[in-house]
Amino acid sequence: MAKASTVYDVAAHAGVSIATVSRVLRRPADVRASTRERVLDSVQQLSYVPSAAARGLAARRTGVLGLYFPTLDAMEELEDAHFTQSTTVGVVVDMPDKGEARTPNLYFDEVLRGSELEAWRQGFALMVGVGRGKNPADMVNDIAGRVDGMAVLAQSVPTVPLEHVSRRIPVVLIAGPRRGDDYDHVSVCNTEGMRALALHLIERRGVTDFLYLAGPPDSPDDAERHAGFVQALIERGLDPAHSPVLRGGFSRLGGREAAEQLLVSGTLPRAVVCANDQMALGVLDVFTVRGIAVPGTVIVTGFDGIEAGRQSSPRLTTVRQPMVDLGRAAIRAMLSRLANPEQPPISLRLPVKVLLRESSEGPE
Amino acid sequence: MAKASTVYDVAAHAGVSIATVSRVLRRPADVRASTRERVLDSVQQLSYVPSAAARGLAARRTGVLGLYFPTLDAMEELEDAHFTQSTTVGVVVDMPDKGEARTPNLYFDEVLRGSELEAWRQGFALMVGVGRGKNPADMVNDIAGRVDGMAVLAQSVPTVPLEHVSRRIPVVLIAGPRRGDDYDHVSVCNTEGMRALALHLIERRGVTDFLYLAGPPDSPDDAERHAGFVQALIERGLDPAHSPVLRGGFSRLGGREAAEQLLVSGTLPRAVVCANDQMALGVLDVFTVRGIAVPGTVIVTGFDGIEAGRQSSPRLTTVRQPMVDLGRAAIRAMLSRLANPEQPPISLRLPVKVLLRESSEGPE
DNA sequence: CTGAAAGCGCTTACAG
DNA sequence: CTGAAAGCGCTTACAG
Repeated sequence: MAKASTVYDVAAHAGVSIATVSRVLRRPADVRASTRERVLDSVQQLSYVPSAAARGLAARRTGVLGLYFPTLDAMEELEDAHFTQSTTVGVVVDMPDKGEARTPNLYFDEVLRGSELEAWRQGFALMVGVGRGKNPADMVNDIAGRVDGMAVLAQSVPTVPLEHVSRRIPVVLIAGPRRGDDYDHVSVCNTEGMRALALHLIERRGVTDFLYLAGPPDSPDDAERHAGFVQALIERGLDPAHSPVLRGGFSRLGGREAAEQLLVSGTLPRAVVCANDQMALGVLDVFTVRGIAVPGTVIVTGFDGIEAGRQSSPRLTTVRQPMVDLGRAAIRAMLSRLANPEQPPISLRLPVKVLLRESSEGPE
Repeated sequence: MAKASTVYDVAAHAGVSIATVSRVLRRPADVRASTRERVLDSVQQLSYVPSAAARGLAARRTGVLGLYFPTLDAMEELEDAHFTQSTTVGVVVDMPDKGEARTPNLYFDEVLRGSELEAWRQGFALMVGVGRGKNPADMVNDIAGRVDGMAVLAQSVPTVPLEHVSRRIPVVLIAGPRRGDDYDHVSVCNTEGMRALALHLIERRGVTDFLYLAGPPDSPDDAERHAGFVQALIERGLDPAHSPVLRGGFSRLGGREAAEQLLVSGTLPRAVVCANDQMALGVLDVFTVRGIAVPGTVIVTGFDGIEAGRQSSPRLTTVRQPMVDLGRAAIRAMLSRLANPEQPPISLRLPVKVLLRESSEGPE
């Protein structure tokens, strides 16, 4: 790791100008084969790695795309605090049911994978920021200075810093509601998905009385899903007012608390429709322990399609969002905007899929 | 998104020199309060976002750290190909057991989280590259040009490009074996962990005949774990030659195939010790279907501590690696090297923890 | 506390 | 096909 070599070193070593070195790296076809070979050889010998900073400054594009997500979950849990043991190996009996799963944010993981996939595929690197510690405004600003465009989970960034940043680079909003007409936006068919699920329960499973378990009051996704639910009831002549709504904050714990509360109340609905999978799993946790048969006594459904819902027993009927596609679509929208800054705002709604599994389809 | 403003614009707007603008942003204390206010005001009004490229070039550091991981698993599965449906909602019956879990690489996810956590905490951004499409050499080179230092999953990058890159920036190897003395290196106590687990099985569970299910032949992690296993047998006077070894390639499918093969052979060992969790889960899959009692008839153990092993039934006894800590340690090693380039190579072994769960501790 | 000026390492018209 | 030269937007001694 001596002094890193530069175009100048390579040029001198190969006996050409720095312009030629640059061309060999960027448009090799424009350079005579013999010179190209010579330069490439020097690159190897000198272990030359081009500086992206210099490149980005000169070319006025960085080749990097950004992705910013807030931290919705307790990351502290991930810090492996208990690993501060000083011995090499510890042996412990690991009791079941020590709270939440350790992988809280599969949603983010999949969106990240999709973004990454698409970005690299299109020849861009991806810079990821997950909100934590610093405030969103600072982080977004920091990322914005480093990239050609960025995607942001809607609602994770206050309007002011978002506007600030969007004056410099294109910003794509992921999920949530559209924010005016100023941003490109990709999201999923929340309303339609929940409506389809509710219609299925009414038509095929003959459900007439529901409990709806909602997420946080400020979640636009939650609002859309609830709207779809209500819509289905109305379409089939059921009065939404007869289906109570509880809130579970999108967490597994919230789902458990709601289920306990329900049990205390004494009357069970035929189906508990949850606004996301985490809460539905929490409900299942409690029902399992209390010996309430699912779906025999109560049907339980979720929304999202996270992996844990495929491994629960009974497996969870849910509405699967195309999370990977969401990430990919965000990147594509960004690149499309970059290529054509003047095009009208993009607003994409990705299709969802109702997955019928044993938590709704089993024996009565 | 008009023309992005620069230091010059801000300087002119605030009536100061560009040096002062720079100072306000980097060392605010060095600037008189009134001037500072004025500049900050201009920054807001002009929506000024500093260019990281220019900054990186001038300051000779980018403030970004890199992380490169190969793709060990079938990412194609993640492409949501089935979502190319054109309708907004589809309803399908989702049958159980459609192969692998959709979240194959939790190991990477956790290392990533740890790296990210530590990087941002230390004031650095993180750039992530997951090998895919392009060849590792190109990706690593690309990332190297953009960062101040990078961490790489050992074995994921051939020696030549790794050396090339390490001549420019510090490289930290994650997991795997050390490569000479040239790189900083963080890994976990594979040998000690597997040894402790095997000792437990021998001493507390009275196991004397094992089947060892190994990973890929070229995996150094696998080799270390196997060494720990053999060591435990020898220490307790058991002949390792009496414990057959099968290979399962670290995949769930490989675990299933091995289990089938075992069943065909007709004789079951008292315990199947697997070199990772995925394979152990595959073994459990088959045993469950075939009605082989675990741990009654056969004990099954894994290694890694992935989430799925906490949700299987029976839950999987395993050796948990501190994956988040691994990521954090890699970043710390990198920063330490950056701060002190001449220090001797770092080689960290993080402790592991044997987690006893029902797949080994249940009723006989 | 503030400014003038050099320089970071590339890319990209523009000539030839 | 190749080179000379300007310029990208910052930071950082160096003066004052």
